Order: sequence, then C-alpha cells, then structure tokens
Amino acid sequence: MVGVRAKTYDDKRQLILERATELFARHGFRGTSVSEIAEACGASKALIYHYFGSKEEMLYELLTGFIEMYHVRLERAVKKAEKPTDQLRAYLRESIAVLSKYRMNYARLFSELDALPAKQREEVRSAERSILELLRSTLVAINPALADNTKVTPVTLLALGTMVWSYTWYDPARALSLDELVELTTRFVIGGLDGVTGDGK
Amino acid sequence: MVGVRAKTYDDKRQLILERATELFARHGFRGTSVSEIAEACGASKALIYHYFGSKEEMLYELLTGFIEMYHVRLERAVKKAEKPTDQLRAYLRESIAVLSKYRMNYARLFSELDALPAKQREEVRSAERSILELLRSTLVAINPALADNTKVTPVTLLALGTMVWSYTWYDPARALSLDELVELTTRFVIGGLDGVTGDGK
DNA sequence: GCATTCCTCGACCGATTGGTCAATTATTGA
DNA sequence: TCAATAATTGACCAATCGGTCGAGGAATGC
Repeated sequence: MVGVRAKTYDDKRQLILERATELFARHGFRGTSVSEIAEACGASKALIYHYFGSKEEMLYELLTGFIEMYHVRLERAVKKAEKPTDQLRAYLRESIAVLSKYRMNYARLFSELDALPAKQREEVRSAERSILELLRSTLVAINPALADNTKVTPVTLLALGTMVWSYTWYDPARALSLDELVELTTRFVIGGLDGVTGDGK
Repeated sequence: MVGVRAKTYDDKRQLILERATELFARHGFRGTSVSEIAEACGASKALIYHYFGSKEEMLYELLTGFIEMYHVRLERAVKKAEKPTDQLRAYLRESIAVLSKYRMNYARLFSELDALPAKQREEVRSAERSILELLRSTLVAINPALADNTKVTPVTLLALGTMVWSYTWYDPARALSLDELVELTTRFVIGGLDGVTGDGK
C-alpha cells in the first residue's frame, strides 16, 4: 500500500507534545494559544491540527502520557531499592529528576484538569492516585506506626508537598546539588513521620 | 467641591479585586478574560476599566495587597505566641486559614509574575521573601542547630511546601478538621527539622 | 434645584482566539 | 517512474480578546 504515515510521524507528534507541555506548565492551558505552540515547533498552526484534533486532545494525551511515564519510573526506582528508607530516597530522587527534566509544575498542570471532559478527568485523577499510593505504602514501610492511622493520607500529601513545588525554587546552579536536595528532602520527610507518630512532646 | 467619588467606590473596587483573585487563581492570568471578571461582578466590561487602568494593574494591586495582608497577619500571629513551637503552630494556622479563605493557590498565582514589569515583579518577590524570612527565623528558634547551616533556606522551603498546596487537597468537610490539619502539619515540620539536623538515621 | 462630576453601559476597535480548508509539496510503496 | 496519499502551508472563519468612547442616569456639594 502507498501513502502510509511518514517515518517521522511519531517523532514530530512527540515534539509537539513536549513543547506544548512546557507552555501549558508556564502559562496554563487557557493561557497558551495553539499559535504559540506552533511557533515553538517552528511550524504552522494548521500543522498542529494535522497531528491533533483539538487543543484539549493535546492536554489529555500529554497528561496521561506524562503521568504514566512518571508512575512507571517511580515504581521501577522503588522496586530496585531494598530498605524502606532507600525506597523513599529513590522515590524522591526520581520525582525531583522527572519534574526538573520536564520543567513541570505539577500542581499547576493538574489544575488544568477542569478543561477536560469528566471521564478523561477521572482517568487522570485515578493515575495520580496510584502515584500517591506508592508513596503511602513506602512511608508506612518506614514507619509502621502509620499503618492503622486515619491520618495516613494527609501525612502522605504533606510529604508530597515538600517536593512537588521544589521545581519552582530549586536552582542546580546554586549551592545545593541535586543529590544534596534529595538527601535533605529524604531526611526531612523521615523526620516528619517520626514527628507525626510520636507522642508530640 | 462637587463630583467626588461615591461612597461605594472603595467597596466596589475591592469586590472586583476579590473576584479577579479567584479567577486568576483558578485559570491563570492569561487564562482569565476581563469579560469574565466583569460577569463575575455582575457588571459590564467597561465598568472594570473605570476602576482599573488595565488587566496588569489589577494583578499588581491584587498581589501586593494580598501579600501585605498575609505578611501582617502572619507577623501578628507569630508575635502573640511565646514558645517557638507555638509560634510555628500560629504561622501554619494563619497560613492555612488565609490560603483557604481566599481559595488562593499560592504557587499558581505567583507564577503569573511574568506578566508584570520588572520593577513591580521585584517588589512582589521582595515581599514574598519577607514571608519566607519569618518562617526561617521561627524554624531556627525551634531548632538552633539550623542556625549556622547553609541548608537553612532549602529546609525552610521544604517546610513551606508542606502547606502551600494543602489548599488543593484539603477538604474541611472530610474527616480532618482544620485544627487537626494544623496540628499534623506542625508536628510534621518539627519532626522534619530534627531529621535534617540529626546525624541521619 | 442645579450644575457638575462620577457611574455605568452598549457599541465598537484592531488583534488574536480555536479551528477549517483548498492547494501545494514531500514521501511513500510498487 | 508514477500514482496515491501524507505533510505542510496561507488564507480564512466566527468568536472573543484587551481596551476605548460617547452618551445617559445617579450622586454629589452647594
């Protein structure tokens, strides 16, 4: 058969998605125009619509793609470690690495979910929850006293909070190296768990 | 003299600012149209421009106004407490209360700073820094071992991270009361400090 | 009551929005 | 080489963008 897709098809599609990710993260979904995305790709707006049906489709594909990759990398990293504290360290390192690499403001990007239809929104939320679950079980392994605690979910979110916005202030060019940041965060979280499960002075 | 401002002038200005704050926090600066703001106020778009010179002016005024009120409330709350741990608790309670009341996604709103001219941007950043300073000195008072530590700033940011996005997930209608969230966060942060200053495991 | 100034609005501006389409150029399998 | 289809573009669409303007209605100080 003639006229199949060009060999470059998938690569170009991916490129568009990456550029769109940066722009959505920086200016928000509604604050980013398709023309801007096209310009960032060095192409025309019409071309974008050759690869994607709509702006929403780009957001949906980008979110699900990102979160799946994120989840896979986290699971693999955690599985490789043995001691619970090493698992936490691996989780945090991988998280910070991914969020930095994609210059991804997690909180911001996922606050754009409103732009998606309910079904797709729920899909993304569910994937998000599994990332939270992974952290939760890691934390419980470190500090079993958390296990039968109704506060385990809030505590997990507090722990997640320490790092999801580190992207906004962390500058690798400054004094702190990535390894040091990971180590610092790991100790902070482990200490935090003790603080929560202890009798609190 | 005739033709002075109406008695309702300041109130209406304030109302516009509040509605704009909500919308900017939800959809971003670029993602919010002036027509939307007008609609949220039950007024015409032209009226908005009677009270404000431009969309940027609204953002600037809203950010400086918010951060000043935030800072004043934090300082007053911290000063009222005596023991360092109570000061931290007061800081966190006031923070969470303010961010909840104004339904303000802190990280998001301040990522809109790019839309402002450099001078105004620096002004807001400086006010932001003083809020961070207040937390830093409170943390050092709790755990003096932090004082001559090059990592004191990153640690302060980690602590801040636990709460600045709690707005996105905290639901007062669920199991956890506001007091419990504050208590939990306080313990988590104090524990985190110990984890960081201890010898690590 | 009256002149003056503010408050408020609908209509409008050029520019840009998300999205479409017909036409041209590159690739493709054979 | 060649016919077919994909890749890519500029021109274009109605709608909306941030912002302006002129004109009524409502307060205001006297």
